[in-house]
Amino acid sequence: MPRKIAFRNLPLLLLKSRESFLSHFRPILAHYGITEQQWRVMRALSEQDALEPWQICEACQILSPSLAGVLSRMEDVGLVERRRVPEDQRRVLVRLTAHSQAMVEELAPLIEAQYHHLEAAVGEDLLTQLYAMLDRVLQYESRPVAHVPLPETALSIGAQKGNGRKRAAAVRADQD
Amino acid sequence: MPRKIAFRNLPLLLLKSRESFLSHFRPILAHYGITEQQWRVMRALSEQDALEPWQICEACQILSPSLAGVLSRMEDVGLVERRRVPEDQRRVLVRLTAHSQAMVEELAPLIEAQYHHLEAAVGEDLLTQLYAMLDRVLQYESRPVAHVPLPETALSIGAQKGNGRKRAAAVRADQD
DNA sequence: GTTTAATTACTAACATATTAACAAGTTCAA
DNA sequence: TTGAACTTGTTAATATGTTAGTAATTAAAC
Repeated sequence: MPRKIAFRNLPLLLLKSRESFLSHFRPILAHYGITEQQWRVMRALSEQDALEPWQICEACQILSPSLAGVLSRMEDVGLVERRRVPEDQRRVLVRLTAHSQAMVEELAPLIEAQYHHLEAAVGEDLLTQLYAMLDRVLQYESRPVAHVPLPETALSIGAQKGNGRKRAAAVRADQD
Repeated sequence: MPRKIAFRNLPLLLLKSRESFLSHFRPILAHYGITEQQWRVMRALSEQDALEPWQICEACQILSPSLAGVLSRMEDVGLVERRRVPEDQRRVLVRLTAHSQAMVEELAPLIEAQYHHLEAAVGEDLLTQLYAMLDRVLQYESRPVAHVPLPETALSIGAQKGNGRKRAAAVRADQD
């Protein structure tokens, strides 16, 4: 059983750290009825006037298919407007509406205040060092990383003998 | 327009860092036909023999409603088995199947090898310092953090004048 | 000992993540 | 110039994230 992997799960630790911070901001966004992804887009657009979808994808770490839905819903509730670029009909320009700009104006001070509360709780130096560390990590993103060779005969799922494929919605009682 | 927030988006930076690492492991998991969440669960169970759902939630940073689906699908393909605890019919015990145990045995060395490749690329010291930093962050999770007061008269979405609510699937051409 | 509260896992409804595939627009070379 | 290759955004299908609420079970209060 104790097949212990020599390295602690780094993506999981990053996820937990992220959630640890995000939990303090989520109530603010919920109060305004916007999701975390929508806020990421609003924040990016609030600093740039207009952006193309692929730029938002890069800035907000949202994949293109996800962003399509996010922008669609944001347009539905009047948070952004999309407009095709006349010179290149493939491209699109996204910008905030007047309403969402006002919303950012009201939200931004709350976000900043919450950051100050965080600083007070964990220490300003910790946040500073964390920012610096993440910058170092992201700086190395361009560096090539070798990838392990993947064996041909993988024990992939679906390579089993008795494949019942029954829907296991809830747990049955013990007696079977 | 330049409503610049005084703090860089920390959850976003953590998300990007996480993705930066995860992108090197995703191909391995995809080769075995398992998702990242499934691997998190498998890894946790591989070290504990059996766990209750709430323990998996905590260990893997997965919310209970998400885990219900994850476990259900994993049970469908024979990766885990669930069994009610006779003494307390509310509780459930989850454990790996023999097949998924063998899968972990085959996968674990690949994961470790990939971590070594990462070390070689970004430097062992960077990873060490990153682990230490994340530990510090997570250590502060128990500390109380003040929360900003939320104004009553929020500019929440839905508080607009003309609420067309039309479905904005794709971007219309420029002429309207 | 019965009513109430707390636990645990779950379903429902919606938003997002992920991979694959596609459609329209543009570029470029034969 | 036309047709293959590329670019950009999108839809489709499935898995997961998030919030709210529920059902079954157990513990606690009276």
